[in-house]
Amino acid sequence: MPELPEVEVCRLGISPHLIGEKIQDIVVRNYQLRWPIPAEIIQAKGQIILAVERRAKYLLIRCESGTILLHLGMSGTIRVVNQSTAIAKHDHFDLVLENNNVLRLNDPRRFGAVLWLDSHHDEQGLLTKLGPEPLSDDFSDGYLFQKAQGRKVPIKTFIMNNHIVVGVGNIYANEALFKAGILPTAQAGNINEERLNALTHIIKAVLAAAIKQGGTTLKDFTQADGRPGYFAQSLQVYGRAGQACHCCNTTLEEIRQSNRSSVFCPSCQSE
DNA sequence: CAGACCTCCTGAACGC
DNA sequence: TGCGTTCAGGAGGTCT
Repeated sequence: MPELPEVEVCRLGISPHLIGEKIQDIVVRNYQLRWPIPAEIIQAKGQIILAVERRAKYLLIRCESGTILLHLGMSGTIRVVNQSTAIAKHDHFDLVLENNNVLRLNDPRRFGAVLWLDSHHDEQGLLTKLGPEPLSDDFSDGYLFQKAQGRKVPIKTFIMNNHIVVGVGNIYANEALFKAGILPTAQAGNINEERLNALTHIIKAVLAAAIKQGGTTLKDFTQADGRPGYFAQSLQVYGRAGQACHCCNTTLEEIRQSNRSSVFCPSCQSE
């Protein structure tokens, strides 16, 4: 389950292996991902990779005449391996480079995506409706409060909505709300500006810390699976339903919201 | 527009 | 041991 920090660490890890390299070949072993991989992906062949960017949880491999968009979905991983590395189960997609390296996508659940974006296959539909990056200055004091006015949705659903802010997955939503002392069920529009500003800063801090931790595993990125992020940090509530709150010892409770599990402390968190 | 719900998929965990 | 069942969840799509 790559969250935004994992995707950013992935970007940092693969970038130096890709930038400036020419794409020698494209290998698709299974077209059936979240969306079918478009035949137009072949247009990337022969192109130089100019940059590797990230928007929300999308990786954007910028080429001369278009962009390869990658999404890891729930279970995707990307590795830079030598061309002679054996194919494993669920290795659906390869970007073969002229330097003998291969960018290889493995995704058991196939919630991930590989798309080709150019002037004919635009990225407008997919990327322009997204809210601000959580670590950018566009996501700062006043923003959540302004957006929340009149909104009755639970705050947890609200911060997981990509139109509001991108990159906040279920795990970090649970953790951030715990740290902010806000119940996941609280109506977004009922929360005062001060508390929403605090939540904003907590979201930034939690994501930034995870990226920083993940960065320490970068040196082995082409070898090991470099699985950083939330595994490395101690989770306060996620996956701890029925156990004692680390803060006040109250038993943590679990409910379902929008078909996602929410875990919270009924004592530390309030409306 | 806002909000609820659905859908894709496989592996892990569990029950008998 | 080996089935069957349940669950997890990113995010676009569909409906009311």
